Amino acid sequence: MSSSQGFFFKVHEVAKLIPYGKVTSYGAIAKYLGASGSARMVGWAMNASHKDPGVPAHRVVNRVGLLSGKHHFEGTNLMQQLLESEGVEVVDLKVQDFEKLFWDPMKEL
DNA sequence: TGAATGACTTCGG
DNA sequence: CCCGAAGCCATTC
Repeated sequence: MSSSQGFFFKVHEVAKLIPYGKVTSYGAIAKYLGASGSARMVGWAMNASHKDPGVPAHRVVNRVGLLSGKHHFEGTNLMQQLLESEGVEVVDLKVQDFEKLFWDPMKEL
C-alpha cells in the first residue's frame, strides 16, 4: 500500500501537470521520474490513477500518440472523446499532430 | 522466492 | 510509421 505509492504518486503528479489540450508519452514521464526503463510501470501507475481524481490519464499515450490505454477507460471511446473535447484531434485511436501536441515534462518542467 | 503480467520502448527489416 | 521480436522493471500471485 504505502510503499508503492511513491512511484505512482510522482506519475500522478506529472500527469496532473499536463497542460490542457496537450499529451505526453509514458516514456517521457518515466524518464522525467528517473525511471526511463520503467515506461511500463507508468502505465501501471496510471492504472492506479483510476482511484486518483485529477489524473488526466487520457492525455497519456504511447510514443506514437496511440491511445493504448483507451481500453482501460469506461465505454468504448471515452478516452478519445476526452481528448477531442480538449481540442486534440484523434483519428483511429491516434493523436494527430502528435509532435505538436506533445508535452515533454523534461523540457517543460 | 520465482514466474507471470502489462495503459511501453527500442531495434532490425 | 508498419511489423515482429527482445528488453525492462515494479507489482502480483
